[in-house]
Amino acid sequence: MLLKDVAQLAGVSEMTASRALRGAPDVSKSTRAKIEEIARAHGYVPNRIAGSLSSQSVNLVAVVVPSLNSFVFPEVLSGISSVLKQSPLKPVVGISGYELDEEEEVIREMLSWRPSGLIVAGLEHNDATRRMLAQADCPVVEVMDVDGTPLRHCVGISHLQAGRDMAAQILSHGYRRIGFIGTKMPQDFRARKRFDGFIEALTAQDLSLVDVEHYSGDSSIATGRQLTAQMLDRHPDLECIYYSSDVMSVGGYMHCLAAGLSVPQDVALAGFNNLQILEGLPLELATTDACRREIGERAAEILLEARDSKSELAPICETLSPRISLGQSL
Amino acid sequence: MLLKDVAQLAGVSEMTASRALRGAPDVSKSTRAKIEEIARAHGYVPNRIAGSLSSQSVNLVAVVVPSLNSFVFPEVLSGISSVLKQSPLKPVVGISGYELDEEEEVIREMLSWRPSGLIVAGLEHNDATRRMLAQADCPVVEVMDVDGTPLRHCVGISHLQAGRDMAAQILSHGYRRIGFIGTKMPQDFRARKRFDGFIEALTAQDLSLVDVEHYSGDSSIATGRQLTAQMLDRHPDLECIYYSSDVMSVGGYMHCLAAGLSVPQDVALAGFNNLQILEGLPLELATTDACRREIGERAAEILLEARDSKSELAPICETLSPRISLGQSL
DNA sequence: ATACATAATGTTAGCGATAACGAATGTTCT
DNA sequence: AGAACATTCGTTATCGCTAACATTATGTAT
Repeated sequence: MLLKDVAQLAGVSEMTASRALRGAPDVSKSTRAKIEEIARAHGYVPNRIAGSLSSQSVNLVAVVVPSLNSFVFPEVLSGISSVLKQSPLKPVVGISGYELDEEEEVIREMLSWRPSGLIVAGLEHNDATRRMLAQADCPVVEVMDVDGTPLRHCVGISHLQAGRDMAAQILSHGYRRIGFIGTKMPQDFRARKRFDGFIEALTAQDLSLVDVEHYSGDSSIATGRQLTAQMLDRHPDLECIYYSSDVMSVGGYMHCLAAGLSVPQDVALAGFNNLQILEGLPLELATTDACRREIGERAAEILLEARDSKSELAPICETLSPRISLGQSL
Repeated sequence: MLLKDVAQLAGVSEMTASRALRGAPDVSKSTRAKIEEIARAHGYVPNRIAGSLSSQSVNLVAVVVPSLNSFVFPEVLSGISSVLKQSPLKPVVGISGYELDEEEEVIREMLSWRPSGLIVAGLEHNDATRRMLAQADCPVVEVMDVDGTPLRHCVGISHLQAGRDMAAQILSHGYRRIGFIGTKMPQDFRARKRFDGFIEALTAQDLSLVDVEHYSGDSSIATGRQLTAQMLDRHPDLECIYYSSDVMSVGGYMHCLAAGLSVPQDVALAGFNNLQILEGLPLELATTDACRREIGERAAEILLEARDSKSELAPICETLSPRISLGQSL
């Protein structure tokens, strides 16, 4: 069923039908009602491909994130959605799988649909991607991270600083024999920055990590538990472990529960992200809130501002302040 | 930058440039190379809106799920993606928020982009949605659930049977004083079916639930813990609790850990879905594997079959067999 | 060299909607 | 009444690309 058919059935021109169905002005109450009724009765679904080509506007916002399994991006998305809900824009998600070339492909695919805006996680992209984003005729917001050079708009936290801050907390609690468990670095730039900041703060105190473990693949409680067991096996006198994710620190805590170790007496634990799975555990684990929802909200707000302002929006770079929760595990 | 510009720079017609960039045949090696080079150098991104309108084909598959927070749908998605990867089709996700009217709106939006296929979670839809899906000019696969009347294609498990089966397991272990904790029913039809099946099996043994708790909103470990605490407070002699989700049963287990209750001696626990968060816990919790990944894979395969077969594909309804893991919590 | 298949390119006409403008009504005011 | 205006609807011309067909090079057999 085409617009033409609806128009014919209603005895009006295509243009009038189009106006009526889009809620555009210049249509009388009665004809509008008739057209809507006919469209509804026949289950007419407008062809947005034709509509968008004609109007040169697409009410979609591309959101490119590395993964949906990691528990972290759904909340960013939810922030984005909640803000976009006050506009006709709708988010569309693409998954880059923590790989820059995959990211390039996904972004190219999304841009080929000429979205009204694009939100992408991270500041690191390959050259082709950077060029595409610079040339894109829609506002682009890089999110999650501010340690680097944004293309234009940017909302996030400093992961470098987050690493430093957690190190400071750990050191101030007197821990000295410290281990780190995190993802393989080429995969996750933000985890690397936290790692770097963490190391930096230790080095400033003439300390270094007693043990480091880098895993590849998705983070999981099981992996966290297993790697923690191995690390404590290698270094029974370890005092504290810093994880690149809460999922992993929960795994570490599960190992402690299973092995009868008490936290933080036998070993202290700290994670990152302040994921929902931390709530409800017998012990509150130390973590850093990554402001995920707020990041999503601000990014969406920037897109809306860019949409409203007729002139090009001046670059906005917003650095949010992550909050550390000490919990009871330090 | 338009296709026209690329063609001009390459000194060929638009058509030749189009063919070259799409990898279509009938272009000489040399001109193809030149065109590709020019497009790359200038960062040309094809306008798929125009392309799709012209070719009357969109290489997208709409996937409509209730939520991404619930830990359950990312795995379905991942199954879908892995199968679609061998084709030019790409999944696009829409969130219905466990609400039928929201679902209608999301599906209408997705269909307005004329996707090559649509995968939707659940068999329950409002009338308008049902009509749209029936009229859609693309194959539609309803997933997760087979208890009901599919519109055409369908892949899932019987949640009714899953409820019955878990009840049988629980009863066979000798538990008689049983409680249930699950989502508010209007929200989640599949949870209701498991509940109904569970009750049915109990009734067949002249048993009834000692206590029931229905919560609204997202499932979480914290909610599971809290409701478990309340229920055990009301009924200290409860022997077993069946949860509508593993997230909740983990919460229940966390309460037991915190309260010093031993599982299953003091109270037995069983959940549903076989979520990843079950792995790595000190105790393996009983659950039913919902075949999420497999469901996604099969749904995508059906779409590919429909794509390949020139004639309309005969209705396929695939019932997968969920596997119960007893773990150590029963 | 002529005829004929094959490869490589160009031309024309849409795809289904909407922007922009124009025309036909009805209303209000002087 | 007639100008001035608002309301409602229609006509025309794209939007950027591709299907289908037309056309021109290139080679091959006779």
